[in-house]
Amino acid sequence: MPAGRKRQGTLEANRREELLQAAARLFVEKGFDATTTRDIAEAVGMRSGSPFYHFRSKQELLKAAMIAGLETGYRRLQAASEDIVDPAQRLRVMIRVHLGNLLEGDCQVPMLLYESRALDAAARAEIATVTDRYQETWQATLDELAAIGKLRSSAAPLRLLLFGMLNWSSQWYRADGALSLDQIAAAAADLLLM
Amino acid sequence: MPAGRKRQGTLEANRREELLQAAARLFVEKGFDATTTRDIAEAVGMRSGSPFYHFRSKQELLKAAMIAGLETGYRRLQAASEDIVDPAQRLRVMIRVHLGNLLEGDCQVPMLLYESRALDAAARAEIATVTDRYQETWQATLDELAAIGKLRSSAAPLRLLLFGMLNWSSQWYRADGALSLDQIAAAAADLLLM
DNA sequence: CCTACCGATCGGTAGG
DNA sequence: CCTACCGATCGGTAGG
Repeated sequence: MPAGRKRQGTLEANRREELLQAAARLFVEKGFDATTTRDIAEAVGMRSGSPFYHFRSKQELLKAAMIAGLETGYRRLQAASEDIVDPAQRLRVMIRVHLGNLLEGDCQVPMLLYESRALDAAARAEIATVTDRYQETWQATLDELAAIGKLRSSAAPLRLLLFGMLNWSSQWYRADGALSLDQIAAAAADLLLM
Repeated sequence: MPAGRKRQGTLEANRREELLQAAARLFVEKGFDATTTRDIAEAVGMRSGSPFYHFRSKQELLKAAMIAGLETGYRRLQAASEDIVDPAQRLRVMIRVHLGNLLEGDCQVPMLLYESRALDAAARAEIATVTDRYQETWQATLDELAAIGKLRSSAAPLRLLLFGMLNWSSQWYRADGALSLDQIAAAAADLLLM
């Protein structure tokens, strides 16, 4: 019964997806250790043991949530920026998209990265593969800007200082606050570009 | 027997201090939840129940470690900067001292702040008192620089973007890496000042 | 995916 | 500050 099996597979994939999203949200909110697998199960209406039908361990859940979130963020970044020819304009868009990845939606992908220390070396290596690709996209645009003298500083760690500015905003940004993401993005871009 | 009592008091204060430092280091390294009170006891050569002779709870230990670390950092900042008349030079020194607070020594004060979510509202308010004082010192110097047109951006959240650049460095800085704290400090200052 | 459960660990306490 | 301990919680599993 292929149709039945297929529908079942879809349902299972959906439950898996629900678990990932609930886990991501809770891990960001309370931290990996303070979130119990029972919290996650309850968030999707399961019993305490059931998440382990979908994931081998709590660490597996974290790893999968990180990778899924990072890949979504990467796709958004590429889709929004790859057709922009002017590197300065492209950087502005990338900054805005990154702030969205960070602060819009309910996952806050890059903040999940703080929880990497809960994972073993093998899992961390898997995640590094995805984050490296994200970083390379940024470095390419920054290099392009440096080559035409449009960056105010050519210091080696410029990308890292930029990510710091942006990622730290999750510590203080409030959706109902005085500053919009557009304003924060513009302020950060103005600091870098000349 | 005042002399005896005094010596005893000093010993007790020393043990307390040892606990605070061990706790701070472990909380930064492994996170609050992943650090057990047994880890902390063992780090100072005590038995599992003994930290509770000095601190009512694990949360009390975290709170006290945060406040002690923040006050040390604040004293360093003031001592290094208060006599510098030129605000641009003062900002450069403050940035360097802040990086030291963050990355030298074994406590990494500002990173402890991530663990605030483990505390209740009352404890968070106590800590806010100390961090606010730290922030005000920075805001005063930034205002001074803005007034004489020496900042490249007058965006409202400039202080927050700056803290982001600096604090994020704890995610990637390595003492044996290619970049020294002096170089990072200079790169950050160059981005802000004109 | 649920029921029922286990072994381990953990924060904290009593009593000295 | 130690010994001895408790109650609760947690990640994970067996068996269906």
